[in-house]
Amino acid sequence: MEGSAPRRTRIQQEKRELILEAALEVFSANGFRGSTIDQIAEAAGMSKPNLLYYFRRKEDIHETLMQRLLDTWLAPLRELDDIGDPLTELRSYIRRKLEMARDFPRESRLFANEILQGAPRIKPMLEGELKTLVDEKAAVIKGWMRAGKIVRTDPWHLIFSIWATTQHYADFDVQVRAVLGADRGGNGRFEDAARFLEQLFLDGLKPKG
Amino acid sequence: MEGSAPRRTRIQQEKRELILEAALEVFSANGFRGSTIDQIAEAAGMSKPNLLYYFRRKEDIHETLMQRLLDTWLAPLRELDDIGDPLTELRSYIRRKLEMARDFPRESRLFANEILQGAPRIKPMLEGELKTLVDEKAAVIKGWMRAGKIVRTDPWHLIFSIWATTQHYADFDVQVRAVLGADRGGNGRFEDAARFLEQLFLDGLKPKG
DNA sequence: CTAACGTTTGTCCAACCGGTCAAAAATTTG
DNA sequence: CAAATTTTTGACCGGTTGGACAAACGTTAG
Repeated sequence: MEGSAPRRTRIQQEKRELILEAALEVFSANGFRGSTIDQIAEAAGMSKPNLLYYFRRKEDIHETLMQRLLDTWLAPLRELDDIGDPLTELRSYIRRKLEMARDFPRESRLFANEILQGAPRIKPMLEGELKTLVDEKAAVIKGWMRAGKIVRTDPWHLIFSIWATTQHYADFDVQVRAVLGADRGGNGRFEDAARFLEQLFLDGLKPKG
Repeated sequence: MEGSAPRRTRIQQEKRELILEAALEVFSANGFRGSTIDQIAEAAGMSKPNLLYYFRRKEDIHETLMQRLLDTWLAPLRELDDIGDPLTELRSYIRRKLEMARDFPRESRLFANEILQGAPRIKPMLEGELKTLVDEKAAVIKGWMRAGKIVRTDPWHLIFSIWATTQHYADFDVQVRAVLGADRGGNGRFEDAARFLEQLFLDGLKPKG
């Protein structure tokens, strides 16, 4: 039985990867409408008609890119598990998300761009798959709260705040680097951010006793 | 002595306002490159050449919009003051920022769009005016830390985290509403967010004792 | 070799888009 | 009123963009 994905030659596989890599670069920097097929083709080292041989429409590239993105993008949350110690679990979720902001900033920006424009292409997924996943994990977190392992609060907004604070370092990177300046804006900023976020989420700002 | 702003008739004032309002709507929803002069003109209820009579180029609209935005956008941070109680000051800064996300989501998205694309038009302002302001306020916060009023941590990343968590509710509004669902995604979400953020920033997640 | 198949490219097109321009319409001024 | 000035519009233009297409090129199998 053949899967739903069309069978492809080795060259097609490779060229499609090349195009997707180039498109990620271009789309994440300029947005969908701000990017041209020519730009992507040039970044992929081929002619425009050649690119259109592998992807019939500009939208197809974006769609493929978005589908792949979502899987890897939600992986850290999927890993959030009921097994270990709650605070440790949350701490490592934050760390994983921050690492993704550091290692895959283009993916983060591509996603941010899509949401900013009202998520025209992935709204169904947000209301379906994403909501289901978040509700599921919110239930896990609620369990931790009932068990007194973490403070009682709103699990959904907790997840939002983790997304916001970590993705900020990818999406608003220019601003972060501008404000930190040349000396503190180097690669150390992610370690500083990790330390800060750990402290914020665990203990907040109020001094003890 | 005449100011640097050109003198304008009453009609010019009004029409320019009309255009800027329409442009805010269109730009914040589609980004700069994703927006056309025709869209803005239609939203402002006038013809394209008529619009171009008031703003010679598309970029001029965006630039004017951006200049106005920045003043109001940074107002809450400017108000952060050394006078009152530190924790109260921070709490009301967070509240003000969240209110801006609620009341001016288009402005937030316009700004986010600009930063996401690498801030091509406002980078100098980020490295100049913004950095100066943030450094100044970071010094104030450091003073609070030295006085033991709030816990010792990185003031810059603290400010980033406040920006990120509050603006998230404007910039990622579609996602927030999708995940919360019809029942909890109503107007109450901002109050829920306010309660959550207050708790997070003050006490963190670790249970007492 | 050659037929079949997969890949690449030059050329072209229609739609769109930012911006111009001259002339008409409306408004203000005297 | 009429002249002067401001505002509005239809028509147009050059450049860009997404995409089509047929022909050329390369590769592989018989």
